Amino acid sequence: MPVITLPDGSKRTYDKPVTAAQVAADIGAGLAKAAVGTKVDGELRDLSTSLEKDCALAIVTPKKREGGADADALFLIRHSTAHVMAEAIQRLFPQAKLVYGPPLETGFYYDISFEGGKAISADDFAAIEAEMAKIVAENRPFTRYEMPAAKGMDKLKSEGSKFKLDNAERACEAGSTALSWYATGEPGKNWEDLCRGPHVPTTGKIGAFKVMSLASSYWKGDETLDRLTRVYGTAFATKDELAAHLIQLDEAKKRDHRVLGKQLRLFHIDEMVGQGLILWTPNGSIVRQELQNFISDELRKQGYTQVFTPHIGKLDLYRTSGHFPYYRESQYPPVIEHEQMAALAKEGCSCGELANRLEKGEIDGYLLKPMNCPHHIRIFASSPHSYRDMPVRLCEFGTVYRWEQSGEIGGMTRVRGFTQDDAHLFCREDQVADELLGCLSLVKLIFGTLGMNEYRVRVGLRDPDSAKYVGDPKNWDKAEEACRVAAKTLGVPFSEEPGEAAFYGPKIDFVVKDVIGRSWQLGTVQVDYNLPERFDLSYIGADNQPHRPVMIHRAPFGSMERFIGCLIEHFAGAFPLWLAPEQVRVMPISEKSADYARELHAALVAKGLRATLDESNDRIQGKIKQAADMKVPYCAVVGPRDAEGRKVSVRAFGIEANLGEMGFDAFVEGLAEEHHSRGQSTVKASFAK
RNA sequence: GCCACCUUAGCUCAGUGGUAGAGCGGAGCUUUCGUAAAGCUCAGGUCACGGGUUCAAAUCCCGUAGGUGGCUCCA
Repeated sequence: MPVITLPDGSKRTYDKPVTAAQVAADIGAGLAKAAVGTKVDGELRDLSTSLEKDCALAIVTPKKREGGADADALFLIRHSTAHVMAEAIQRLFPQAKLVYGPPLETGFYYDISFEGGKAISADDFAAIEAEMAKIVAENRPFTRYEMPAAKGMDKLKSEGSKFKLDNAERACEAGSTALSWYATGEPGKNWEDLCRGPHVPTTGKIGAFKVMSLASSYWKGDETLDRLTRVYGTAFATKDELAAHLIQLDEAKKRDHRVLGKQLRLFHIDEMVGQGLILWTPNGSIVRQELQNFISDELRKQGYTQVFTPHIGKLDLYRTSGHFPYYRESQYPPVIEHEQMAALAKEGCSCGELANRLEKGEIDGYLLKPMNCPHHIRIFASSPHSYRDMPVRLCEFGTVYRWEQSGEIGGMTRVRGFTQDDAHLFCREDQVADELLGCLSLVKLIFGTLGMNEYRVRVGLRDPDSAKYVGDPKNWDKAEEACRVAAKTLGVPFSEEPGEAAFYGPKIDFVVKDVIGRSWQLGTVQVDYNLPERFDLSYIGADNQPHRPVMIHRAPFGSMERFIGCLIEHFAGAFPLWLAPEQVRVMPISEKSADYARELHAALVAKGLRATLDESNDRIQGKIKQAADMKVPYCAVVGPRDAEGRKVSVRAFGIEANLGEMGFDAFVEGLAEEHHSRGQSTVKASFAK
């Protein structure tokens, strides 16, 4: 006698087990038709699920709610489309072996092994989609059937796919006592796949789909195992939603920092200079300098002191810190002095031998610095410190170099040379909590000022099974607890992630997504009990005895390169006035107003504004279009009318019409104020009143 | 590093074995104009680089570099 409780609280009682589909039909024919799945006591299930006991039931339909289509419905549709795509691919490429095909946030993929045979290419997408369309048109049911684990394993063994067998083994290890398959149609007759489900009831429920792209992957993510072809696709309940999604992807591409970086001439990456090495062009340099000024103002307020250190340091420094040789693969190889090089060449020393002797410490050399901390530590150690002087806060825009794998490098977000807005705080144990708070508030200030509210906070802890960390586990425990406590004070949700710590200590990271959905770590705050010990740092306490300081590493932007890459995308290239490389373009209507335009331009420049003057003989429409293409925040249009009344016609980027007229001095003062207040007041807003 | 795809003018892109194309941008001239491109003319290319096949290669094949999407990595 199952009693079914619906989301509105109403109850339905049945005298025998009933399927969710039947319940939907009892509620209404429309609902039954729209249904793609069900949620039983909060768990997503097939619509054909038999309900034998009392439960809370919700029927899942792809109906649009606020915030877009129902996530559960999309999950079911995409998971099911992955099956349809797999079936289509196996029809066209019988040698294809299926591995794993999950739904994703924006679609799905299926990993497929072609085992040495020719893998598919993008040219095959049309044929695959045509096959998929046939399967969808046939409107075949997704039919689930189960087998006890042992029997299911025998079936898989006889079918000979090590991938599916492995999936099943893992399911059993995780506690499954039965294995399930889904046939698109009739089991034994139609195509089927080992799968835990759930799925939409029939292939016809897949409204719109597209095969998107190809990539490669490794089986179980292990590069020593089989290389697989990963086929990405997406699916929606309707063609309109798919079309909207594709348009959105297209829009996202336009705000990609690599595209905008070229268009707005913000940075340049040059083949001749090297992969992953950013050349800051004049425009991008302005953005960077403004951000550096902004953070420097805050650092002065918070009691930091500025230092400068060189780009290289002796290997011994990094042996002491632990960077060398343990992270050798992620560094540029060491630099060796002339005389030593000559002596080694004379001896006929091989490269392998050289590497070996560098590692053993028999030969010294220099390393391009992978981090700033060792240099800052030596500055701290260069003078005695009293407990009264603590904390010592050393900051530097320090450029570091890391050997990233070539396939990983791209744009400004993953590079080989980058500048951290770095600082190292040397403090007493009792100061750690306050200092952490200060660091976190700095990161929040930056994100807040720039309006970047879409970030997540990650507390990176050590992976207990890994040997890559330095230091005493007791120190680690203390540091991890300090991070947890600090993160709680942030007032935003955070996740604890083992294995994400730095090698010397745990950290609190601020992570944002780029326009194509990839996550990047920006701001970071790290607690470190280990490096002070490795460098034997001390300060003199109130007891006149030496004590070990605690270090905090922090970089609120992370790196200038990555941060500005993300910032370009955040603003879609349309920077607020204070960051904009070109802040205002003065444009005379015709040559007749050229003198007045020059006077305005000169007045703006005299106020320290980045103003330009468009004296070309283009028409005003053309001048405005060109300024808009470069996303210049303000256009100051001046014609005879304005000259006569000593006024300026103001136009702001992103607003269709001109804002109106403003007095010459009021405009100049207003822009200066907008600039110096970093957007707290705006000329644009003064027109709204 | 691995797999797939891509590389044509400063930029965006056409060009499937037979003399290298367009739009924007640049230069010059005309126009002197009131809010998202006025008109005309001109310059600009070792088709990424290096080999090969062919009577003939931007186009087909091999290699290298760089880029893109993933994977792996990411102190």
